[in-house]
Amino acid sequence: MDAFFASVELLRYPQLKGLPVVIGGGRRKVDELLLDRFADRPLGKIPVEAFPLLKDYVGRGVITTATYPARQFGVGSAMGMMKAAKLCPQAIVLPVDFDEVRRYSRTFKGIIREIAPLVEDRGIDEVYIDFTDVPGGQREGGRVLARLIQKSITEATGLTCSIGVAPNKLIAKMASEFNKPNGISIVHEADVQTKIWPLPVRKINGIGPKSEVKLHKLHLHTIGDIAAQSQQWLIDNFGQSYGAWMHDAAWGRDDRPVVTESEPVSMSRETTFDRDLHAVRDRDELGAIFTDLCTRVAEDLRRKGYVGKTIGIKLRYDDFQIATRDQTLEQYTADAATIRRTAGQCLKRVDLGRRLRLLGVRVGKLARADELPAPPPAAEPGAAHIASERTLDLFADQAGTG
DNA sequence: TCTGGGGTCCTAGGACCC
DNA sequence: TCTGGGGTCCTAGGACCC
Repeated sequence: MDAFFASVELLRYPQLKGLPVVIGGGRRKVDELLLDRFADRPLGKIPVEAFPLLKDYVGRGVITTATYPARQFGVGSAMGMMKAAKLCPQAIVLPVDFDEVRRYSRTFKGIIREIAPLVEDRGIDEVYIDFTDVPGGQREGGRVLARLIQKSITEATGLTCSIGVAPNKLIAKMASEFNKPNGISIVHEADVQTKIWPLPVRKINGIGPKSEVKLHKLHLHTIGDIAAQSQQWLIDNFGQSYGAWMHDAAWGRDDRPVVTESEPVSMSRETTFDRDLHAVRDRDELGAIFTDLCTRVAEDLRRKGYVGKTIGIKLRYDDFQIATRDQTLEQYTADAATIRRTAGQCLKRVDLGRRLRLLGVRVGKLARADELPAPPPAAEPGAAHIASERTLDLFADQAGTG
């Protein structure tokens, strides 16, 4: 989907079309910001001057999506709000409305599945589609079907998307970026040398910032540069697995199937504080946040029908260093108090003397709640036992999960 | 006043079992 | 008395993706 989060907002606020708009960062719903003053008007009639500007933004957020006019100023995804404000202070800033975005996500995926049922979910705004056996899927190299999908999505939602058609997922992903927005690009196996090799290494899905730096140090800048190396040389420099994969990727080789179903591996909740907190000085505040994270993970598990066995915590210190600890239980759980107690024990194993920026709680080793092997014999729950462990908690538990 | 939140997968060492 | 492997699970960290 093209600039998905921003495009969804523009459907509500068409008066912002053509303007630099960035989505992200904020915790307040925009309706609260605007509707107080313009309660008597429909959303589309709220004057442009009433929208909050990036230059007035205060906080630690990053940009989730920028409209194409905003991108002209060098503003883009994952950029800190404060940095973006310097590049484009006049941009309008709106918070993410996850419920609304999820609704449109379900809608566009549903439309695609009606046309071509083999769809792999790749997050909220992206899918892989296997055209191979769809009637008409091969016409004009897939262009006819791609156009049909685009037209169907736009008619139903007003949103646009870009589609790459190729013999495998790796190339299709790169092709999808060739003609944004609202574009279609078809790349054949024989086009790899001319269309893929000139691209920077970072365009390969799987080569991130770290590998890019390392490749640059080895004087490899384009995908063609990688393809020109022997597989053994890449293995020597990047390890057996990653090196061999990198060689294949540079040559456009990828035999991964389109996977239509998958089970979640973990569920987590984390939050970055408005200001750095200290385990002792901000004990009560941290304790309340900690309990809230555990409660929300437990809710997520129950709502989706899962239980988990490994409970973990994640800290980010003020210097951005990350520490994780986890502990595997004997029994599966989706219980907030059990998660809170176990996560509390994990907390005892990290350095809490430093200022904290982020706290997270994770539950892994998931199983479907209705497919558990056999419910273990109920050991005495023992309120006294739980209470004694709770007294060991490092964070005072103001909200009370007991 | 740089730098979100929710994920997956991989690696590597150590415990433990056979 | 000295010295084995293979396999699995757990844990911590890190790269990467949307």
